[in-house]
Parts: sequence; structure tokens; C-alpha cells
Amino acid sequence: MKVLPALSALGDESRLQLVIKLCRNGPQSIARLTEGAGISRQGVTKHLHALHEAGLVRRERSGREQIWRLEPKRLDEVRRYLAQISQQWDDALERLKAAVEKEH
Amino acid sequence: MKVLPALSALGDESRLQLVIKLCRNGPQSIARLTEGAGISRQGVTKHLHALHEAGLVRRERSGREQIWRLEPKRLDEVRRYLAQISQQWDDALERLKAAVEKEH
DNA sequence: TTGACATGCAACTGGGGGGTTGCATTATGT
DNA sequence: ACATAATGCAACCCCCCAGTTGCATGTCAA
Repeated sequence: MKVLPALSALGDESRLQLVIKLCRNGPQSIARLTEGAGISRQGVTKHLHALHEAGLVRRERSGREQIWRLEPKRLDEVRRYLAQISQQWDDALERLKAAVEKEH
Repeated sequence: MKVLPALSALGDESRLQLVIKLCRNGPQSIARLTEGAGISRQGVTKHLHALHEAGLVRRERSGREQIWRLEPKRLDEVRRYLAQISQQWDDALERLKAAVEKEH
């Protein structure tokens, strides 16, 4: 359950923008991802590698190009993890409420 | 929709641990949050302020203590945001598939 | 009142990572 | 074959931030 690296990766604005772009326009090359990104191509490459380390994207060679695509699995893991956290919070509040009422 | 600061805040291990501890054991003081955290009390304080900036926690004075509690709203916002992203990804794949089939 | 506990404030440090530039490599197409 | 396009690799800079230490402030309890 390596959700921490994923959260850390998504916590950077440039990387979040890359993920969004991949979501909106589907799999694409580094060159296309760099367009309008506001940072250099190498910067984009570094971020893509970071996203890869976090298990959020995958790459496929296609001739001289390199096509990157999202890995929605890891994204879902993060979602479920956050849901689980929220649930624990609700449970804790319930226990506290019960404990207070018991004292009367 | 300021989900980026929240993601960034959750992307740090110490801060994620704090959130988890708050979820499991309910609202608590800085001193209690510092126990077993592996970092100094001031370190914990800084992280709590970061979480506050991100809208993830709230504080309430209680005598000489300061009780911090989770703000589950922002957590839900993040969850919904990620869900929305995933949806866009699915839509994009659907469009691509349709486009490919049209070419035949 | 006085000591002990809980927190606040300020200054400092080190390392990591975001971003860049320059050059090398490989593939495409005409 | 050759010019161009897409990418890889490596070194470099610099700023931000996690974490610390030291001291000041405030509050509880005897």
C-alpha cells in the first residue's frame, strides 16, 4: 500500500497538471505534454519519471517517440485510502460520543 | 477548489502520520501528537500549521492546551477531485476507441 | 506563590528536488 | 544519405522546507 509516494507526486503543481493533461487528452508524447506546460522538456521528463516511480503513469516506446499513459489503478488506491481514513475519523467520533454519554 | 495544497500537505510522511493519528484517536493536543512521532514538538507544530493552511485541520484552545481536530470536508474534496480525474480518463479512452473504429 | 507542564516565537542549518543548459543519440522521411 | 525531430544523459544552481535548539510566555495544581 504505497500511497504516500503517490500523494507526494500529486502534490506538485507541474505534476498534477501533467496528470490532468493525460486524463483529458489521453496518452501522448513528451513533446506534446511539454506544449504550454511552462517548463522545459527535461523538466517534464523528470516529472514523468517521478510519476512513474509513484506508479501513476506507464510508458510505451513507439519508434522515436515515447508515449506516456495514466495508470488509473494507483489513483483509485489513493481514493480508497482517503475514504478509509475518513471512515476511521467517523468511527473515532462515534466512540468519543458514546464514552461521554456513558459518564452520565 | 484548492485541492493542490491539500495534496501537497498529505504528501509529506510526518504530516500524513499526523492525519492518521488524528483519525484513529480523535482530537488531541500537540503533546499527545508528538508522542512516538519521531520528531520534535516544534516540528509537529509546524506540520500542524501546514495542515491548517491546507484546510485539513482545525484548532481549539482549551486552557493551556491546544486541541487539534481533523476537517474531513477538505479530505472529501480531494477524494471527489481524484474521482473526477479518473472519470475524465475513462472518457478520453472511450473517445479514442471510437475514433479508431471510425477510421475503418 | 512556585514549580511543572503545554505551548509560542525566532533564528539557524542541511539536504533534496524543481528547473535549467549543453551535448549526445536515435529515428523519420524525402 | 542527410537534415530534422524526439528523446536521453549529465552536470549545475538555488531555493524551499523539514527539522533542530534556545528561550519566552502562559496556565494548572499544590
